[in-house]
Order: sequence, then structure tokens, then C-alpha cells
Amino acid sequence: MKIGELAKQTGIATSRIRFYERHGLLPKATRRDNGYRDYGHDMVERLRIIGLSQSLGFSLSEIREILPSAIEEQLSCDRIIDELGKKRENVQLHITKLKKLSHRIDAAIEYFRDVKSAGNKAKTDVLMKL
Amino acid sequence: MKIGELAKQTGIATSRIRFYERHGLLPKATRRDNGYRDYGHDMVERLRIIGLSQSLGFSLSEIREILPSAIEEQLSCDRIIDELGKKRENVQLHITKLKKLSHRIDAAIEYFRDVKSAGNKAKTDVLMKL
DNA sequence: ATAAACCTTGAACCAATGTTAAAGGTCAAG
DNA sequence: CTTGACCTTTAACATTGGTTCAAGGTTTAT
Repeated sequence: MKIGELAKQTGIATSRIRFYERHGLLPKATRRDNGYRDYGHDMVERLRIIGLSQSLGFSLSEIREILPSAIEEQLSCDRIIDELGKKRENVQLHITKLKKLSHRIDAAIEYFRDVKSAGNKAKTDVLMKL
Repeated sequence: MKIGELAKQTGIATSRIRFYERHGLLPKATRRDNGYRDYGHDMVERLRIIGLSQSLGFSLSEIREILPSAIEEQLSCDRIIDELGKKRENVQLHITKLKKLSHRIDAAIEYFRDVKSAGNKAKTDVLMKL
């Protein structure tokens, strides 16, 4: 399979596939006589796993680390489960932060409503408490 | 006030202050005879408002847009309240997405636990549903 | 007078995740 | 044989929010 075909089957641009190869997320492709990259169907799967991992919030460097565990065998489901657990925690933390942020925004809205109805000017010392 | 003093009072690095000036978040500073920037105390407030806005999730280009409304007078509390409302909605959306993500991660964890206990190999067609 | 501590500018660099362009080789069809 | 659709490489660009560096001018303290 040439790179364009792989791109079609995965919906991932050729530039992106080459980028992943350069950055070690894909093995260096075997080449045909003319120098064209040649892929087997396993690369479709690998690219899908990369896409899934990204959608689960993993960065490319994280994926590069974990991918062997995900692909090779189930040598280390444990490793994957562990990483997923950490990622889950991060996401929960992020949610907590955003909830706090949402409350602060609410407070800011209330403050500006007060400022408006009282016809005052906003004061930075009050703002700083938000 | 020279730029170093302003930096001390706000806790914002001089390089950052110059950066903000270049990018239109601060007016072009008036200069002393020697070419040094000279600031009044209002710049301390302005920088604080910028910091607050960032902490509420506004990007610098958003801040550049809104800042006049926030500073000048309460000509437009409405504008600020409006922007805060939009930002709040974005944050809520973001939270919703992260919750879904968290559920997907949970599903992935369960899947890999199954794979492990059954001694199977993970299958991409199942993974794709996560 | 000289060293330390400030100030100036412009340009380059960082992270992450790619895309786009330039310049060229290859291949299948008409 | 030429046209169009592929493929190759390297390098530069984009985004966001700054930091760091080089090379120099100024001010303050000793």
C-alpha cells in the first residue's frame, strides 16, 4: 500500500503520516525500488490506535512511549491500564479546575452587574479577589 | 516609574511587559529623555486586570479587544458581562467534553482489564468504539 | 573612574502538532 | 510524448505566550 492509499483508509493526511514516522510513532517504512513507502495493513491499525490514543488525551510523546505495550502483545495490559488511570486522574483534576473557574466567572459577572446597577467604576482591588 | 519598578509591583517580568506593549495590550509607553519607558500607577492596575482576565480564561487577543471596555469607564459593563457569559458557556462546554472523555477512559480501562483476564490480544475494531 | 545594575532594540528560541511550499523523481493513460 | 496524479526531500510557516541573547546606552554607587 502506498502512502496515499493509507491516508485514504485512515483519513490521516500523508504529511501527517510522514510526520509520525519522523517522530518515531511509526516504524521507518520499508521502501519500494522507486523509493516510495510501502505499508501493510497493520499500519492502518497502528494509525487508528494513535488516533484513539490522541482522542483519549494522550500527547504524541506519551503515545510513542506506550504504543509498544499497546501493539506488541498483551505483555503489559497493566502498563496501559496504569497510564489510562493516570490520564483519568488528570482529566478529573482538570474538571475540578474548570469548575472553580466557572464559579470565579460567575462571581465576576455578579460583580459587574453590581457595578452597573450602582453606576460605579470597577475597582481593581475588588477585582483581584475574584 | 521605570519598567523594573512596574515589574516588581506587579510580579510581571519586564520582558513580558514589553511583550504586552508590542502586542497592543498596553499603550505605547511614554519615554523619558534617555529613552526609558515611564509608567504611571494606572499601568499597575491595567496589568492586574490583564492578569485577572488571563486567569479567567481569556486569551491575550480577547483581552486586547475587551480591555478598553474594562478600563475606560463603565460605558459598557454590558460588554464585559456579555463576554464573561460567553466564556462561562465555553468553560461549561469544556467540562462536558472532559466528562465524556473521562467516561471513555473508564471504558478503555474496563476493556483492557477484560483483555488481560481473558489473555486475549486487544482488537482495534473494539477499541474504535471507545 | 569603574563596576554593578538598569535600560534599549531586534532577533532567535521554546513547546506541540502539524501544514505548506519548493524542487524534483515516477508512473499510467491518452 | 506529454499531462496529471502520485511520490520524494528539506525547510519554512502557523499558533500562543512569552523568554533569552547579543550588543549596546545610562545611571548609580563606590
